[in-house]
Amino acid sequence: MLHVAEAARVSVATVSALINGTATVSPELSARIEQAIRDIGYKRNAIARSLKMGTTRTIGLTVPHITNPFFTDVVSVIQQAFDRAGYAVMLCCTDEDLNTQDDQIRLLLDRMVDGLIVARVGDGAILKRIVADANVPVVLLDRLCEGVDTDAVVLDNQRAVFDAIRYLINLGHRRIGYITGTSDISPMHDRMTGYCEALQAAGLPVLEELVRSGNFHEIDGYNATMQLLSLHDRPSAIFSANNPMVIGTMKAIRDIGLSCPEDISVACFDDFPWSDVFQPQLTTVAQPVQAIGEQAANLLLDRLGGDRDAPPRKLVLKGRLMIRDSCRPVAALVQSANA
Amino acid sequence: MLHVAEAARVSVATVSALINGTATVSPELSARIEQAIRDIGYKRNAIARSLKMGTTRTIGLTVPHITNPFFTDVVSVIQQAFDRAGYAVMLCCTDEDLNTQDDQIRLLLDRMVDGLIVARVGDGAILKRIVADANVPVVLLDRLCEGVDTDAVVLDNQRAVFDAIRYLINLGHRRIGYITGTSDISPMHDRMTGYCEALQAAGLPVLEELVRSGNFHEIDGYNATMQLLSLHDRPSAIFSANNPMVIGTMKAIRDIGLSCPEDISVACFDDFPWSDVFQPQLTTVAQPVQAIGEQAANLLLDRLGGDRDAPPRKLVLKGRLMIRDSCRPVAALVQSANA
DNA sequence: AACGCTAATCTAAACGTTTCGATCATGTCA
DNA sequence: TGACATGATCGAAACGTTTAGATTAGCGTT
Repeated sequence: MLHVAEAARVSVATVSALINGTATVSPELSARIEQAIRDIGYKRNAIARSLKMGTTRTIGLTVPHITNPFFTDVVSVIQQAFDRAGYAVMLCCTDEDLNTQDDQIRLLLDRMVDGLIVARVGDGAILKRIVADANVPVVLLDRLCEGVDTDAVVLDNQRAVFDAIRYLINLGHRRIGYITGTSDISPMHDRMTGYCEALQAAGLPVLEELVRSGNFHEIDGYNATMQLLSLHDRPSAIFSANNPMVIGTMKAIRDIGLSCPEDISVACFDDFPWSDVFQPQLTTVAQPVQAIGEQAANLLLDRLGGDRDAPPRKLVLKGRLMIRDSCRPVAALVQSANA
Repeated sequence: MLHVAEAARVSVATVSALINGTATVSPELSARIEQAIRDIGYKRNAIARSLKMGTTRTIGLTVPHITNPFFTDVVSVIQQAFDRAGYAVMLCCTDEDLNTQDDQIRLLLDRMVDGLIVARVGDGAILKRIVADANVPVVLLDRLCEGVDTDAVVLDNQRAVFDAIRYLINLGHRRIGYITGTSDISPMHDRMTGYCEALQAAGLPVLEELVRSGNFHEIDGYNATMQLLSLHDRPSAIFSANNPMVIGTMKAIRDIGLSCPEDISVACFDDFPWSDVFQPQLTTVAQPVQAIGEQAANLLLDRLGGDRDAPPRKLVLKGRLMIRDSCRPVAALVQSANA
């Protein structure tokens, strides 16, 4: 900028005024300055600007796994939304690891991001403190955090799973295996509650042997399913509360020599792009990823736009049961078993 | 930092020296300073540091679509690699749009990223100039760019497709439909070449009617497949040079009342996590995503680590044909048609 | 006692912006 | 003609660091 100012024989203040339109500058000087900018190929240094302005027009986004199709989609939507608004987004993946997440959030805060969207992992105690200390707006994504009273957008997980399990019960299933992630995050807890309530509503017992938990990865789903399938009286249906784990479920079913939906019904949380082109077409509960991403972005952009002190808004969206053909009535199962 | 210095009754220079370990400071003052840091909860401002140091420990990463599983995986690997190295990554998705990409690269450069990893879109002319102007190291990912002589990691696309098409030919296929993306990017060009060479090597003609191109999206694959399937003498196999488009291919096959692999064989570029759990298990050419991501990250980290003037390195990795069961010998097709 | 050496500390300038208040010319009004 | 508002421009301080070079104190040599 100094060079531009010299070349145009004006002060840096005038150059700044012209670039930002913060003051009127005469046509004559404008022309000279613009010429100099072109000659020199000047680009404003956003870092210096950030230092002075106290704002970086950058936000931080942390998710557990970008390869989980739910997060892939949401990240994509959020990225687009902020791109449109002229913000850059720094992406971090925590791999469901608490310490990693803390480090990453600190890294983002050090870099003075203007805001944060976080799908928290693990216990939220530290997150709570970090959020309190840093005075940047935070929106919680997908997962709530006890004691952190801030904007959030989540799914009505309990209801979504309730509907899915009820659907299975209506098909005649009585022993429904349930595979969950670690229960220290709100969606897993709520989904579990939905499972229990659906069973209870139908007068069915919640059996400990039918519930298995893993750490969100495919291998965990595989192991959990293996355990369920080796039960003396194995379940006639399995619901996986997490998408990557359902891949493990399908592989376990295949490896043990069974097939879905002929021998066992399967449903899971989170839809994915391939769900309706391959067999079996999986019955899933789909989250409104587009809306979730957009709402999260809007919540943050609103805060960034000024209204810092408005009470936190918590958006709860509805899931949608996508009934396809990975679940069969139990009658059909019995029939095929007799055949 | 000023506050810390005051509280510890030392100069800011001493505080800086202690924090960065750039000079020895007496145990006594160290203790006072550390105490003050804790009391105040001081965090170094990375923006101010960047301004002074001329480095942000942040890199920019632009890809066409994060929802394309190839890029999802690669982005994930790259993000992890830089995270380990203490770098933040700013992610941009260009949606295969040339102007978007230019804008985003400028945005990243304005923010003084230390380096850039770009899977370019469209014609590389502007990219070329931008890269020349900005003197940050750039590594090209997946797609080369004519005239831009810089580090790169790409696949041997030609060979990979050659192998896949030869496989189809060996199965007896003579009319092989080919669906490509827009041909202005190197992988699409090279893959097309691989297709042509495989045909020629087998003494088969390259028929224009069997080649369709689209803009990388599912809908494009759908339309292209519809056209191929409505041909008077329809192809017995279809190869899709891009992953999202193959979903469209499968949907089109289903919608037209055919099934794969019974009526038509399908193979495509890029593997995905579900490829071996659902039916038909798709035959794909898998890219070594882990290696690609890591190599790209290493290339850039090496430059960042100092060696700015070493000659550009271009890494060419090999694809791997994952033979599953979406392709059948033509004999079988004839047989089932007669049955 | 004067000297030089080392280690610890500090002062102050820089990095590239933004912005407040000052300056200065110009035109308007009484 | 003097007072004064207006509009354009500028000087300089500030944002929070890093760092070169200055300063100081302590200590061993001669």
